[in-house]
Amino acid sequence: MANRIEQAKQALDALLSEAYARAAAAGALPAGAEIHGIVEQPKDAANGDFAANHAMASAKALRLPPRKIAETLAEYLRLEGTWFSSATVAGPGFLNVRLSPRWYADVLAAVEGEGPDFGHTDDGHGERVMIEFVSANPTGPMTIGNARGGVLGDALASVLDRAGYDVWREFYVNDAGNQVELFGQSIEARYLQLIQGEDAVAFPDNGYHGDDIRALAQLLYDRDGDRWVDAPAEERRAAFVAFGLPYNIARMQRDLERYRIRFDQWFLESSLHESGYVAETVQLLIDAGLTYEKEGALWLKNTDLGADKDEVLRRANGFYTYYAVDVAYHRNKFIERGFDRVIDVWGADHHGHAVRFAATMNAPALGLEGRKLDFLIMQMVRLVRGDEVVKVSKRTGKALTLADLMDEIGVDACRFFFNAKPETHLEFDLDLAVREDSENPVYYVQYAHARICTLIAALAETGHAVPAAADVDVSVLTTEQERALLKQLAALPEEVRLAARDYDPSRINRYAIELAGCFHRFYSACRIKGVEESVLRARLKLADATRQALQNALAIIGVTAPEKM
RNA sequence: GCGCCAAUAGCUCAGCAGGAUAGAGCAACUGCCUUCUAAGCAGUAGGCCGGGGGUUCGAAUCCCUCUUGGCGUGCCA
Repeated sequence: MANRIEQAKQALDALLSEAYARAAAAGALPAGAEIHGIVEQPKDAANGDFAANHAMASAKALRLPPRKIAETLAEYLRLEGTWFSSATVAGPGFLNVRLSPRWYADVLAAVEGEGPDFGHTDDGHGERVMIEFVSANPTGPMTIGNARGGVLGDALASVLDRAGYDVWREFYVNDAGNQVELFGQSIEARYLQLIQGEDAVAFPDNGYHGDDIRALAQLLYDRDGDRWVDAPAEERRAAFVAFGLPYNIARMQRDLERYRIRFDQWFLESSLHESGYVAETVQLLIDAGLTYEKEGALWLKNTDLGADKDEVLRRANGFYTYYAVDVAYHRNKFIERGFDRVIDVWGADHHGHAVRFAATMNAPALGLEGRKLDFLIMQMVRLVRGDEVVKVSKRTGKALTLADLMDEIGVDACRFFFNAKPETHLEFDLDLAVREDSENPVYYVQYAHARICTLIAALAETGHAVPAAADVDVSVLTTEQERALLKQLAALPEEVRLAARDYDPSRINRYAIELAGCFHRFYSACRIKGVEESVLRARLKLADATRQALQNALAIIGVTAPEKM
């Protein structure tokens, strides 16, 4: 663990407490109080590397003007041998502190020592977390919404993994229930239409209109001819589902593999039905007196649990609703498989469900006290083509698929683009996407990486290998570009920590862009080849550390780090 | 009606467990390739941070309210 930013903040906080203690002992400040405040990194480097607001935050308790407190603290602060070189009082009472070469040297040593693991923290303490994401219905191809949910879930999983959690990626396959029934009916209709003509066979009202359904029907016809025409409808549909579902699931697995997402488990909804787990779970709710019958259906008194409405658990036709199955599924995650925490990545069109579902999961009858169920609700992707809004619906079949997208703009750009802040609406412009080459920030980041790789190769040819951190004198790195790059390098573990805390993996995108920017500026301002030997070595080491950090950041978000462009 | 999310430069978005003059990319304009990759760098221009109240030494950030947009409020999932 080498979160040098966090460590520096804590170290400074402690040094300030010591300074206060000394000042109070000397009678320079009122004794008996606690000094507190926040250490942060100022936007403007002119205000120091770190700034502490302790003097302002403690002004009330000490009954003294902030500036007076700050000046006294600065006077009693002892920085010899620390990560800091100087402290000055500024503005309303900030203490602006500068980092010493020792800190910068520690950063390079940390990157070197941890290599591909640099960025890792142990905040998670090995807590077992399941992230369930994508979970697209196997009734059709994956959409652009799945493209977003996919990177978000996968990148979040990587972030949590790096933050020290024990992470499990899961895809929930809805291979049972109403939608599957409808799926069978849709294929059936297309199949019969192939043989008897489009007009001779009615298409189900809520059926899936996509071309993929026609394709499935065609495959079945190619395989079996018209032998299903006179078969009993139920048997026919069962056969079609038995063919279509595995076909679609295999396709999703291929697409997601290509999207660089690999799940630890593809959990089948049907397994919960077959094992009787759904019935068993519903029985728990019945036994707890949380249900009632109405018009032949079994209802859950969810309002008693704090929700705004009740839910149907079992329909009048005897089938369990998705709601009942979801309760069973989540009970399974916690009870049967023992996860400490579960995170569901859901689209905003499910947020109402999330709120009500959370209420249900709190029912003592389920025995889930102390277990943590979180939802990462991502807002919708708004698809536009220039000024025109493109409506997407699986039902009408006019969807741009994940596969189309990967064909058009590539996996790297796709993953980078869709890893945006979860809670904001994402506007995706198809016109832009097509010509999204040099404009895309992903290339800016990758270019920095490639630049470093060729630079290192070029220097190796002149006999300059990357030196060990111990053999580098960082005190020669004095330009603002070099300092800024070193500080940005050091921030990766802190970014991982925050991304994990906030469930916001897009922080890593922004980190990578910023790091690449720092490098490009450093590269323009500082030559490496042909300068004085100690400077050359220090800069080469800095470039190599940057390469490692870029590679690590890109790995977290699942984007490649090319050595040449 | 009720609930969740959002509103920041012409466009797409950062910044939000309060901090110093509000940032980036794209688009526009000006410069920089005989020296390590110009998919880059430096610079100019562009803003009542949706409106109004409140909390405080201090608010884009927290609270209330209004407006606008997205989504939800199924015996669909």
